[in-house]
Amino acid sequence: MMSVDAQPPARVRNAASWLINMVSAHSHRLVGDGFAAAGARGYHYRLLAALDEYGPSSQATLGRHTGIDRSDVVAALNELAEKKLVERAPDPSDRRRNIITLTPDGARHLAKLDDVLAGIQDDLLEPLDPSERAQLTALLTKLADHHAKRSRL
Amino acid sequence: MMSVDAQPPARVRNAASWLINMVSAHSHRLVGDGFAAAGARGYHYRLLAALDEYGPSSQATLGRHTGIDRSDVVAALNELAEKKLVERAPDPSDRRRNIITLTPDGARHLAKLDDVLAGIQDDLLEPLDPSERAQLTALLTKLADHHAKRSRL
DNA sequence: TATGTATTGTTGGTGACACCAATGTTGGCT
DNA sequence: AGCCAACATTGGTGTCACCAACAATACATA
Repeated sequence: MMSVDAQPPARVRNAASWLINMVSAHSHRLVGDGFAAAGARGYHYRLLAALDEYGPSSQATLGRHTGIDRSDVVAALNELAEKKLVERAPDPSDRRRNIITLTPDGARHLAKLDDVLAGIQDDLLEPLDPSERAQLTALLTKLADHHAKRSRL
Repeated sequence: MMSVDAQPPARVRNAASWLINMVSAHSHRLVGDGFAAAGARGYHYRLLAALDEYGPSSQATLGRHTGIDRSDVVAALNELAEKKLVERAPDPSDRRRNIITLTPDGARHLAKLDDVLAGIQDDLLEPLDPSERAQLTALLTKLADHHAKRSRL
């Protein structure tokens, strides 16, 4: 039994799909653990980073920049505001909006999370030499750009 | 201060970490949608694939092969068994164990999911030419292998 | 033989991420 | 005015991942 059968068993993984999911899962775990150790989670980082990059924004704008649903933005900002990492103020020029501002504490926290992420990146890419890392980054950028364009339709 | 501040705004994404997460999220969404359309989810595919690759197994073994927690294996197998894609039988030689077997229907379903996955892969890798796809696969394989080895400690 | 340890299946609970529907308020347009 | 779009918020759903506890069974060894 199993004479020649031992050949097609590993067909299971459709290469890229499976690989991306494996690496993704690993990266996801590393990031989750790292952020948890820093008392944060992915949504927090994304929001803080968007605030740092684009400056004070409304919650809806933050949602668009981070790809986080409006409702989830509310919850995450509640948590960030409670820790004084972010400030919520009504927009005088449009009373529907809240203007969210990064506090100095928030900026410091973001810097810490950046460090965490850098460490994770090293861990994740450990088996790759610099040239390979550049290759991977280039390929992933291509995919990410393509996906971003498509999702903007 | 901060005059030259306009430079480091896009520093936000620590390249690979961020990119992998973006691509991973996109892939995750595609896979989730694709599986949902086929009336399945990730756990189902993983379990069916493991059964196909390793043959009839106990639930604990399935969990180890797929990286799914024992408790989640139970739930997913309940769903698969209800759809007759899998059979649960007590192991006579060890009354703690259940032996899970892939049914012909299950094998057919797995084949369908493999097709779904292949389609997703094409969609995901659309912007890459064959040589680039090979590169990406090679790099991801390196990462996945490295991770697999590490998690086996 | 008895006792302790490990494994197995199972139940139940938690958290993160992603998404959707409904609501009330406000802005803008015609 | 009236209508429609955008905003913040609440609450709910589903998937993935993980953990703790339990009873039953197997195994080792004292």
